Amino acid sequence: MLDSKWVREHAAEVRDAAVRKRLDATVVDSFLEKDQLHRELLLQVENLRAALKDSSKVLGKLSPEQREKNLSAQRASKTKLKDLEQQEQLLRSEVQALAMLLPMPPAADVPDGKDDSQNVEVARVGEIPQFDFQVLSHDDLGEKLGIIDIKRGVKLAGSRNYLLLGDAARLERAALQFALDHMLQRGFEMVSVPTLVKRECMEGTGYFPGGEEQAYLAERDDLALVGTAEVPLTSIHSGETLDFECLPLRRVALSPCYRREAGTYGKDTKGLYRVHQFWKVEQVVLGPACKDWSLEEHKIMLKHSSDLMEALELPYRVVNVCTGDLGQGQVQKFDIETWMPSRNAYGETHSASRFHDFQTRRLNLRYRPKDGGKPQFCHSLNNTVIASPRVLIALLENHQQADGSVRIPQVLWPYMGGQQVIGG
RNA sequence: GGAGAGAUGGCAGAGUGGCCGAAUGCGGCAGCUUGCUAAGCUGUUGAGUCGUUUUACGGCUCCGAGGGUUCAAAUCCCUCUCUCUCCGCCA
Repeated sequence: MLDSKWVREHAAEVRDAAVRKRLDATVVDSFLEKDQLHRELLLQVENLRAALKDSSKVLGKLSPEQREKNLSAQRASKTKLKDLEQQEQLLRSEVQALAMLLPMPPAADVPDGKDDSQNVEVARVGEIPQFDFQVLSHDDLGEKLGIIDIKRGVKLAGSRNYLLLGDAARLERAALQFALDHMLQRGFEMVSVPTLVKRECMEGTGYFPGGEEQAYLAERDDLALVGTAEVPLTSIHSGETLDFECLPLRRVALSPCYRREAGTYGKDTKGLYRVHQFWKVEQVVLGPACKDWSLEEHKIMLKHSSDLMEALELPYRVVNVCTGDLGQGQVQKFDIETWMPSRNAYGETHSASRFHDFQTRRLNLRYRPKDGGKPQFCHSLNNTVIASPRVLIALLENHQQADGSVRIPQVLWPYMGGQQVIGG
């Protein structure tokens, strides 16, 4: 959400943001129009209410006979006020609904573009492996080794479901635990979060309205299964005013993630790339309302994740996500894409986003500045640390060997009870 | 799931229809004091929003949330949420 006052003063900038992000730009003008009407009406309502309050106070001090005389006039204004109030309330909710759709302007160095094909590579790290044998995809490899069973996953839960067995299940657990330890070493606080959350959390983090189709809803209880731990992690302090001393708040959580993948019919149907349920370690940072701090923290968070990919000996690249591929609330986003031999391409494994106060304004999450003064909305950021099974694609495919076995990167050995190879 | 109690400012806690955005205490901040052991004294101290002549002033809203009664609600009524206590169930 944006500050309404700011939107009024920077209408052109917001319109431009909508155009660049390929979102509906007409909401900006609808918002401004309704907002103007609403403020005019609000002024009327408040003036009438003030007058009514004044005369009501006088009324209390009058003699009973005098009071009776004045009551009828009072009742008439009251009726008028109620009518105006009703209009004002309706208009207000319309303005609020429109405000929820306004786009956060992207940072200056976000490349313009229509979709992910126009993201701009900013770094490329690690050697793409050259194989002198027939390379297998992770699902073929997994089937041969008897550690991935997609057919039966589908039998149990429908398309885009899977089973990991034996060493694949262990490798997943090892990678997730390694990722958590990696972040603990970097000073993050580990949190265990709810993954079935209230609507406010989904709205507060920017997933609703608009993303309802992507979420599994527990409608009977009006709860939603989260698609990422970003949702609960960012929402923890909603409605609170934090002390300056506790910022920045750096937290990490491992959680299951659920995504309906509506509208992706026929896309990435093979293997474990796009599935309904997966595990993810997510980092979330809340800090002061300072653009420079935010920008710096964004880089650091990106480095935490790229360091992890290097430890796992995986080749990857970083892309500066273009405006058309940016979410409504994101100021800037860097994706890490990891090399996946079966795709003969880099595939997205991480997404690092910076929001300024877009989420925190929706969440009403503030802090009291160091020098006192009015509470300010925090800045929020998040990034993937690791997501599985997607990372298993890269691990299995990049580290496969001629004899059909897969080597396990050294950093994971301790998490695999010393095991160094799968199969073979 | 059943029964009961409760929800007021940073915290504690008073307030049962108009003089209440709200006593008092603690904490915070500012100043003074520094011969009675970091204490004493004085002052100050919520948020949101709208307007204007915009470092200021004024209006309106906010006493868990929503609705109702009334000229007037923290206060009366209804619904919901949450917390606590007891019982039941349970990994």
